[in-house]
Amino acid sequence: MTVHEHGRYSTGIQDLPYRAVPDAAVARLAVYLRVLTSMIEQGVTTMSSEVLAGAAGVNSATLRKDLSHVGSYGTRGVGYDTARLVENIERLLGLTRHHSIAVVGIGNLGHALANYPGFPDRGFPVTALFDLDEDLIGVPLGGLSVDHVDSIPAVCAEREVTIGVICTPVPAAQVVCDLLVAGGVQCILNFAPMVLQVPDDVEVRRVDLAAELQILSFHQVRRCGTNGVGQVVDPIAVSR
Amino acid sequence: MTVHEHGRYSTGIQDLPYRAVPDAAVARLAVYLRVLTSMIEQGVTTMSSEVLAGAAGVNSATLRKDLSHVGSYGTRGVGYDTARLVENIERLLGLTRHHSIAVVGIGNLGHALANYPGFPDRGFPVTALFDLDEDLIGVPLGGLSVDHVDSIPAVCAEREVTIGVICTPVPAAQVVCDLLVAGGVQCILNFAPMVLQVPDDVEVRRVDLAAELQILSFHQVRRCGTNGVGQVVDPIAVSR
DNA sequence: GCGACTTTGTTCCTGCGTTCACAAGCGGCT
DNA sequence: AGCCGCTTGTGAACGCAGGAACAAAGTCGC
Repeated sequence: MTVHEHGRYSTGIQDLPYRAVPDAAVARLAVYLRVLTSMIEQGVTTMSSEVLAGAAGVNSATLRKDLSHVGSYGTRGVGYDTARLVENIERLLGLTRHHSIAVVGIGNLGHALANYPGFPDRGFPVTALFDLDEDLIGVPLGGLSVDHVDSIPAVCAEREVTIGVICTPVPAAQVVCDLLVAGGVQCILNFAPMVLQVPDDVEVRRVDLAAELQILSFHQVRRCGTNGVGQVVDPIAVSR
Repeated sequence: MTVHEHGRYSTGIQDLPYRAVPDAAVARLAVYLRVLTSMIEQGVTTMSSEVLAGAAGVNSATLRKDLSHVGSYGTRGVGYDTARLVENIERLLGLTRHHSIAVVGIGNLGHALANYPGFPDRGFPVTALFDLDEDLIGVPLGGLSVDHVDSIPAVCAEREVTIGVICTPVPAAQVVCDLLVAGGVQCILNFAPMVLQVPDDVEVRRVDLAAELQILSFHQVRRCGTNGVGQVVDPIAVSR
């Protein structure tokens, strides 16, 4: 592999040597991984960038560029060895280790996520559950029992939880977040519709389900040219 | 991760004024809306771009530019009138109408989403539920009863469903998607970890929960400089 | 073994989105 | 009434991501 030219991020004292892989590419790599494992199950051992790109819904040039960040694991004239590619994408994404997950807030959504097979299947075993509700404490759920949120720091540290999933209502989310951070958790997936304040060394990804719908709503209105009550939108009239 | 699978802007008669609002801005507007309504509940009537940007976790210049797409509803030297801003963002996003939702696949996740209060609270009432399982058909759930997937086209058309939420396993997702499209649904929120094939006039947003974790995992590895088993990550990637 | 074909990996370029910076505008204060 | 300070809205620059095109490289057929 030729040396990439993306090194130069002298953003201060501690040059961050990482940063070579764009965030958007990382997100797509997770998709490729999914498609590839699915293909391997069907016995596919080799794929061209064109085919894989089609299955993943991206441009083939984009795909090749993304994969170039992983390394040169393709064979010209043939394509990519699916098994080897999966292996190397997993290594880049840090999936060689199983990251254990804690789910906080065992309501409808938390319950569903605690049982979501896609997590353990992808190497993310759920190893801790927390809630505030006394009635839930101790209740067994998928081989685990629910602990009180107060024990988050201790339990997370003990079980080496690396990812916390917050499914609490908004008012509790920041408190829970602080507890997770106290327990050494540096990755948080936040389903509560609010922006969490965290230290610089903690990363939060927010999944805002209602916002997703609002975005869909916007595009729908755009497509139809109506505001949904049969009335044509006049953008100029609207803005004054 | 939310993947925007198609940004098609069909060549309509009135495509001149549209396309002004970037996709990324629309996504952020939904966040601003959330912060604003929360602030209004606390009695805040006026906010500066600086404060609002801080609460939403974005740059203030970005925020002002986003809001400029909505219209000029700020007062220089003062800030934005929160109520008026909410009103106008909602209008831009097409939220003046309540879009009704159908949830397909009443497993753990589908069950949780069917009961998710954030949907109706934000003007997205759930008006139809579907599953394949005979044991679930007719079961009442939050004021609705579960219908068979075969009836998707008829029921969606009748109840004017505008958004379909797919929570089925992967093998069923494409079939369900086709049924939704047949029922006139043009917006789909897909929780099944696969890429759906749809006509150009249908928009799909994908929420891939496991991919979110993989992205977190990647950044975690980057931060620590180890792959989680105490071993330094590939020095080539590190050195550039 | 050699040529032609296929596909990768990379380079260049274009376009978009974000950020900076500043002029215009509005309210408050004297 | 006029000035001052604060905040918006926007024009310009910058940086990054995505797409087209191409050269290198490896395979398959003959």
